[in-house]
Amino acid sequence: MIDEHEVRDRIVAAADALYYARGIHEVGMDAVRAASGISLKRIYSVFPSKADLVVAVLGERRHVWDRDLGRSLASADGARGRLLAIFDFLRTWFETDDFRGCFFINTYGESGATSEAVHAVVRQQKADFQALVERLALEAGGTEMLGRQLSLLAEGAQTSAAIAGDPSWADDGRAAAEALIDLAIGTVAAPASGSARTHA
Amino acid sequence: MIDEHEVRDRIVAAADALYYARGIHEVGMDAVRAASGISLKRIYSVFPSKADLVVAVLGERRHVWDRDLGRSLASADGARGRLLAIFDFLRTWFETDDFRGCFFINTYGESGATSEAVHAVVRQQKADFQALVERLALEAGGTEMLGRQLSLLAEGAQTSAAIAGDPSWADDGRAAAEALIDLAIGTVAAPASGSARTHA
DNA sequence: AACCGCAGAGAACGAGCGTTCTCAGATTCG
DNA sequence: CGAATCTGAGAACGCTCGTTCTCTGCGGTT
Repeated sequence: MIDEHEVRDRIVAAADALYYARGIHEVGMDAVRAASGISLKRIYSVFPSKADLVVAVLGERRHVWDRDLGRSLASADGARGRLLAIFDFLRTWFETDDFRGCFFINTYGESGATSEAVHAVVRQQKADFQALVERLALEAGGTEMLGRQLSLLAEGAQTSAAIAGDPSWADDGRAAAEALIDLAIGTVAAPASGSARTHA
Repeated sequence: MIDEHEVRDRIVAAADALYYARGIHEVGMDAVRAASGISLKRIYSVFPSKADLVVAVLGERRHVWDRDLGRSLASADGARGRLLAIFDFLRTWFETDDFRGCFFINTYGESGATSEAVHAVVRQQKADFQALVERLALEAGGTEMLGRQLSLLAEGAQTSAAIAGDPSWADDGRAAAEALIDLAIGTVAAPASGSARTHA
């Protein structure tokens, strides 16, 4: 167990599971030590502080999210299919036993206000996801705004499913996405409301 | 300052502001004491524990949300107008200086996992909002599903606007809502006389 | 005036946290 | 073989927090 890389992975994996299940501030470094089997001294030699470990966990979550979502998108046909596959991906995620909402959103609620480093990672993850959806929306023949609208649906589905404990919110998101996509790319005649904005 | 009721209000108001700005676990009882000007002894005579205070703050947030949203809806015309007014309401809220997302969602991320009482209040608030939107959707001539879809947009707008620090997500939500509503109730060419269902 | 009771201010307490230190045992190298 | 170095386990430290306790002084009643 001298392998620096594996030690790091085990610490992050243990912390990730604990943080996601209980919330970051509810999990002490000693719990990470117990779950990972790595001594405190070694943990601190890899991550100088808990904040560094938190950032590493967020990074790992990002990586896993990108990889898993990417796989789901890769097995879908066409840009429209990939957009809808996002919601299928969410649905299967929501159905997992330990689903407790989006780790990034939860972490923002917990420490976004006080830790700028954490807030930055969360903001970046959300921005990247939105950019991905916008790109797919353009590929599907829609506008950037369509992408933003679909992002909202995906975001809302995550918090709604988490709080209500009901995975079916992914289906509502999917249905709404389908309607918006078809409306935008002209499968259905669109009411030309366009930029009518009564606000401000 | 013997008025039990005013004392309670001042404690809750001080705690609410601090909790929302910094997160609950970042705010100690002593900070609530300093901000409210009420002694610790008195605070504990009204709220036997911090958890009780947290629940009271959540209740007050709920009350304020219901009242303010209700006012916005009351000044809108028709069910369709009231549905869209939700997003105008969100937009003005997002623009306030101290906006830091939905207190309920943030609180869920922070203590929903460990405190069942907190989780219950959060779940109830979201369920009630969803029920309201569903009711409006039915009044507008749409389905329950339309209501659920619009809920997702509102929910997503709150987290997206908070994390990105960008109030304009409310506008994307509004535009998507408009499209979904019109698609659902088929007003593409229908005149305003379609209000066979009247409710003034 | 004398007593009683209560309220305010904040010190005190026990627990838990992040972080550091100690120490015993293993390992390595001359 | 022996000495120097490293490592793991966990005790220890300093701090903060939620909660309780103590002490001091004021107000009301007779």
